Parts: sequence; C-alpha cells; structure tokens
Amino acid sequence: MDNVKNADNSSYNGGALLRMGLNDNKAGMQGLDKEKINKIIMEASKGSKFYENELKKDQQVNQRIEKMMQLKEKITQQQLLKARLRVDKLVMELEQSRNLSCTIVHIDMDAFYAAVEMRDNPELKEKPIAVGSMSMLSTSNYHARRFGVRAAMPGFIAKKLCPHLTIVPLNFEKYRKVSKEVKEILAEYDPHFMPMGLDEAYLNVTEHLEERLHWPEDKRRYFLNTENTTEKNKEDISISGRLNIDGYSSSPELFEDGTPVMDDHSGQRYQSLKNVVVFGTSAEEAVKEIRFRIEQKTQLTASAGIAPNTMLAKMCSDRNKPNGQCRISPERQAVLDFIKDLPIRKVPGIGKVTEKMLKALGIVTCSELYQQRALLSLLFSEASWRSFLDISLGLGSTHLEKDGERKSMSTERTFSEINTAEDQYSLCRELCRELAQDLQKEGLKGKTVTLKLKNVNFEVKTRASTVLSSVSAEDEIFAVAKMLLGTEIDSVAPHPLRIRLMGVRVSGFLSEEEKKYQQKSIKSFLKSGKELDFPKLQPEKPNQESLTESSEASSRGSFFDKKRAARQLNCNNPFANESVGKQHFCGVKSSANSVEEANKVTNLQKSNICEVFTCPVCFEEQSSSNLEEINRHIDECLAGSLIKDTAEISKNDISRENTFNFLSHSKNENIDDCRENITDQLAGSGQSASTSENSSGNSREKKFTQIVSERPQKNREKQPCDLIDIPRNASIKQCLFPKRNSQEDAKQFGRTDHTEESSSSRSSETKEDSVLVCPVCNSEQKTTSLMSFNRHVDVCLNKGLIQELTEKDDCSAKTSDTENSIRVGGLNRGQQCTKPLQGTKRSGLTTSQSASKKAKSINSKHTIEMFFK
DNA sequence: GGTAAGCGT
DNA sequence: TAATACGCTTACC
Repeated sequence: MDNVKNADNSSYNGGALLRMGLNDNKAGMQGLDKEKINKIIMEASKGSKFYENELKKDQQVNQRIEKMMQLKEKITQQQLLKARLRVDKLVMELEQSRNLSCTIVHIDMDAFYAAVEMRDNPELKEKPIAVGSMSMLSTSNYHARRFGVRAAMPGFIAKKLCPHLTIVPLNFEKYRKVSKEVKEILAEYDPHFMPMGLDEAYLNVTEHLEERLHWPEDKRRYFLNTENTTEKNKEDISISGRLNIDGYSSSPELFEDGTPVMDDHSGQRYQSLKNVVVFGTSAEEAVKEIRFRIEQKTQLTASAGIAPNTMLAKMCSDRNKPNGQCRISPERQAVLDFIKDLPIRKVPGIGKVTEKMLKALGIVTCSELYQQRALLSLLFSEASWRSFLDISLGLGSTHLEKDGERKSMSTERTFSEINTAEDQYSLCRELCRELAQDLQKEGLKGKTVTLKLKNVNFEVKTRASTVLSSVSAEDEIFAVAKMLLGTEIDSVAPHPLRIRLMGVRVSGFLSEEEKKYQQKSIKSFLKSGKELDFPKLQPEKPNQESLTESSEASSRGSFFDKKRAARQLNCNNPFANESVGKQHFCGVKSSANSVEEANKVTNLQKSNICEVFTCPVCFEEQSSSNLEEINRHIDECLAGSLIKDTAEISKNDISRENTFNFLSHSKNENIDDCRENITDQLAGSGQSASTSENSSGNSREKKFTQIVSERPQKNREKQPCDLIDIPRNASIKQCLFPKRNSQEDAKQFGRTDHTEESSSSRSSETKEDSVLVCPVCNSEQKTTSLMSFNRHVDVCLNKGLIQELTEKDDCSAKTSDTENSIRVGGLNRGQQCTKPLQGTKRSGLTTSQSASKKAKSINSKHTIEMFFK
C-alpha cells in the first residue's frame, strides 16, 4: 500500500492527529493546506472518548520521553566515550559484513484498493474516493489525499475534510483476484518472491538479472496494448512515438506491429496491438518490464524500488510513487547518500512513538541517527539501538526469508457498547467460532488463548491463558475465552463491563516438529511397547455438543440474531444464562482437551479390543478392557515415587503430547487440579498471590486465588514446599516438569523476578554444574542449566534420541546495559528490516530469534533439580 | 506465560 | 444521528 505515513511534525501532539497524518507537500490548490486539515480533524475529534484516550496515551509517551531525558542527563562523558568505542567496534564489523551483491526489488501497487475500485467503476476516476467505511478507511486515491484523507482515518472525519468524498466499501475478493494476477507476473522474476499482503512484494532478482544478460531480445519483447496503458503513458507514446517515459523503458525499441492478436509471455492475449516494446537487460529495465506487464494485465500501476537489501528497496519504492521507480546502486556511497537526509519516519518499523522519542533527542534524519549512536546505545534496549545502527548504515536483509510460520491468529470486532454478560458471552462464542474456522483452514492449533477487550473509554486490555494441550475447535477456544471473560466481568462487578471491542486470539502454535509427533496417535505410542489395536483413537469429529452447556449448544445463531431475538422476547434478565456466567472456571476443565479426550476414551471403551497393553511408565504388560483401569494403573505408576524407575520408557516413538492427552484426561479435573496445586503451593509458601505492578493484573490474580481457595479442599497430602505436588492424573510431562509459579521460584532462589539483578543471578545459578538422571533414557546428564537438561528430556521423549548436551544455555546472554534502557517497540534486531519491523502486513512471518524467545522462562524449571536429587 | 504497546494498512 | 479498525508483532516483567 502506498505510504500514508506522516513525516510531518506539527506542534499538536495528539495521537489522533499524528496517526492520521497530515497533508504532505502535495497539498495544494484543490486540496487543503496542513493547517486547515489539522483544524478540521481537531474539531471533529475534540471531546470524544477516543480523543481523550489518545491524549492519555500521548501523555504516557511523554512520560517515557521524560524518563529517557532524565536518564540522558545522568550519562557521563566517560560513559559516552566508552559506549562510542563499543558501538564503533560493531560498526566496523557491520561494515565488513555489508553485502551489496544482491538486487532486491520492492513492488508496491499504487493506492491499491482505491485503484481497483476506480478501474472497475470509471465514474469514480476523477473523484476523490476512499475505500472502507464511515468508521474506518483502508486507503484513498491521490485526489482524496490532497484533502488529507488517509488510510486509517475514520470515514466521517474524511467526509468533513472532503465533503465530496465517495466512500466505496471494501471488496477483498476482488483485490485478492487482482493480487493473484500480479503475483503470477512476479513469480517469473523470482519464484521465491515474498508477498507482503495483497499489494506489496519483495523480489530477489539477482539470479534473474544474471540470466537476463544472455537473453535474446525476443524474450524481452512485449506487445503494447494501449487500452491498458495509463493516459499519461499513452500520451507519451503518441507524442514521442516512442515509449520513453520514466514509467517504463528509458531506451526501448518500439516497433509498429499490425499483428491483431498476439500472446505475450504471460499467455495473455491482446487484441488491437499496435506497438511492441523491448526492455533492456539492466535491473532498471527488468523492473520497468515488471511494472509494464502489471499494468498491461491489470490496468493498475505499481511503484518499485531497487536496492541491495530489503529495507532500502522498500524506502526506495516510496521515493517516486505513484507509478515510478527508483534505484540505489550497489555501492556503499550510494547507499549512504540515500540514507543521509532521509527522515527516520520513512524507515519501515519506525512509527510515530519511536519518531517522537528520537525527535526528543534531536534525531530526525538517518544521519543524525548515526551521529547519536553512542547515546542511543545507552538509552535504548540492545535490540532497539542495534536496529537503529543498521538503519543508519543502510543495512538490511539481503535474502528473502522463507515464509516463517505464523505465530498467532486472531479475530476481533468493534461494536456499539455491549454491557450485559449474556451478550458478551454470545459474542465471545461467535468470535471463537470464527477463529476456529480460520485456524482449521490453516490446520493450526495453539496452546494460548488471549481475550482482548476495549472498554467504552477506549482502554484496551488483554487477558491470556495457556492450556496444556493445543486447541483449535470453537468449543475448545471458547472454554478458555469464557473463563477469561468471566474473570473480567467479575473484576468490575457489581458494575457492568462496558465494552466496545472484543477479540480472541490463539497463539503458541506447535512447531512443525511438534506437529509431526502430535499427529502420531496414541496407537503408535502404545505399540512401541506391544502390538495392539486401538481403532478410532482420533475420532473425526468429537461429539462436542454433549459436553457443552446445553444453553449454549442450543443457541448457535449469530450473536446479533440472538440479540434481536432476545429483544423480541423482552428478556431483561441479563443473567438468563447464568450457567455461563457462573461456570467459567468449570469452563477450563470441560475444555478442549477433555472434550476430545473424553471422546477418545469413550471410543476406546467401546472398541473393546484393548486387552493387553504395555504401560508406558513401568513397561509391564497390563491386561484390561477398560481404559479407566489402564489410566489408573498409569496414574499409580506416575504418582508414586517411581520417577527414577521410569528408565525403561521406550526410546522409540513416544509422543509426549499424546501421552499427556491419554493420561491426563482420563479425568476431567486434571487441569483444575494442576491449577489448584499451584495455588495451594502459593498459599502454602505464604507468597502473596501477585507482586505484579499492574493493578488490573493484581486484582485479577487475587480474584483467581480467592475463587480457587473457596473451592473445597481435596483430601490430599501436602508435599513439602520444595517438593512438587504431582497431580494424581499427572502426565509424564507434568511429572518431569511440574509447573511452578515463578514468584515462588523467585522466592526460593532469593530473588525477585523484575530486576536486572535477577538476570545476573539467573546466569550465575545456571552456571553450576550438576548431574541429573534423565528419566527417559536413564543416562546421567551433566548439565550447566536446567534448560538444557529439559531440552534433553524433551528430545528423549519426542524422538527417543539421546542427545549430547552440546547446546549452551543462552539465558545468561542478556546484556546488562539494558537495565534502564528505553524499550522501543518494533525494533527487533531479529527482523532487521527484512520487512517492516513490527506489525507487518504480512501476518506472522518473522523467524526472528528474538531475545524474548531466549528469555523463555526458566522459572518453572528450577525445582526439577531438587526433584531428581 | 501474561500483558501492554508498537506498527502498518 | 453519531461515529476512530484490525491483525500482527515484540519487549518487558
């Protein structure tokens, strides 16, 4: 999509205005000037809840800036000098690794959605138009932009700026179709090209260009269909008799050609051809050819950037848009020249917040970014400043990463206020249904469900919960989301929860590897012990309804349908479906896992074939036709003091996931049991429920503890505090890695978790050498960290491979200079401007090995050491 | 693991 | 008439 960012810095700091962007220098005669646009937006926004919240957010940014400035004041010359040396050392390394050998192209369709709409409805051609709705616009044409009408601007404000604006509704179906046509062309130049959404793509044309050098002319010859050529280009042709515009070829050979019907290379047939155009062999020529072919095929124009890396290519494509292209030649000086005066806001990934923070330090252009590199390294997190450094040196990714796996999938919806629990639950279910469909389309299952809520004051909250087994079905997701929603509703009671947006997201997908092993059924798992037949272990479609609250199962209509129906019934009891409201904790246990697993169990029971099986824990043959019995046996094996005796577990083909499913869900209470154990321990250790600074998190935490503690205590013997209470139905995994509360661990290890100190103590404690016996392969493992030990056990469990612990624990790698550093979202080193740094259009494609991944909590694993001792 | 927040359409 | 989205990511605790 076109760049609609705002490089302007008005005196007004309101987020709304900053976000919408003000008119750039194209504002002119027929349009509005910046001042006028500002004024109109301000008048339309002032006093609204939205605006109030924007101001609040803006204040928060200001506070961050203030904090940063205070920090800056404390920096001594000596520190700065030291930082300078350190950074410059890195600069040298980076310079040495600079790679100018690739030719990366960024293709960007001009005002894509709007252009498609204009193409399909010529009446719109000369008018200012925008695509979207009265509440939000996705893009606008260039005519509308002169009035300050931008993407991500609400339609009603756009109308105030430009009363004649035509707003066309979105039609993704159509855009997808056009996008596909474009992609077919791009694939010819780079079969591995990387699409970024519908209207953008990166290509690595290095190879193409090499081949192209040897191509005969007829492979670079195209027939011109003037009908599909822009007016501008047509004029050029008729005036000069040659196609000699910046748009396409700088020195093409043009032929008169009377052939009525010809095929071009894409197989498209053009009628009424008049001219032929031949493109050269250079990068510029190749890209002109691409753009030419795109226009011929779709009647839409594209802009392009050619550069040695993706970041530069992207910024480059912005330079001459619309319908233009730009190249940065592959020389260091050319790169630095391009970067020199470039406003940092033009860099993909530097958004309004980062821009503002940097501006407070007097940094507006990329060369200033370089000049201040030492200071930045002291003020920002490592990931951030290193990213800044890359930017200021014009470094970026030179290869197009293969499609990374997406990390999350979500759906959310805005509506006018909803404040009854009943409606909220219905809506929640509807979102879950939608999400489940999307997930299943891509065959994804995730362990974490996140609920997002925006209240009527535009304050956003997210609440997440991770379950033990991946979920993807509506009921599975809803079971978790319902619990989260219930907690939020309770947290404001007796007041109603007044929301204007709800979203549900699933993340924590299984990696390809994990998927593979999860797909192996319990059958193969048990077979590893003794050949057995377990038919229908994974029923095609679990009978979920039977395990769902009847009130919900019977009301599957659309949320709005139901709402309407409810109104008609004049049902004014907001807790008509009280069961929903009250059962949210049961929701967890009747979740997902248990639904499916209970069915497996049922089917197994029905099958009656299971007569002899080998216990995966003690490895003894057990005969039974009843799964409950089997489970009981395994439970006993697990729950006893026999972990050390589990050495005999097969090295082959153990599916940890299935093991867990099989074992743990023979009783539905498993998950709750675990939760209860954790909470019990919390209470037992006298640790407060939460030391979180976040007040809402705090109250929520308390709420949870309170609710759980009110439940009848199970008649279970408490383990000593430093031993782990293993739930009766624990899976192997739980036995090996009983989940602990990080706060408790923190206490045990005499540290708190939120300070820099913690990371250093973390490193030191991981350096201790200890010998642990792997409960799977029974071999002694000398390890410097629990993380690596756990990895070993994982590998053993998953593959039956005994792997040398060669990997080093990287938890201690965290640099210490970030103690007071300012975090800037979006500047993740791992991404390195391969694509826009954060919030890429293309969903979930980063494969970055971010610090956060490394820092994955070691917390819950400390105690295992004691356990094995 | 949970949460807020940044970013880009 | 009133009215400011959605989907993804990462950093931090």
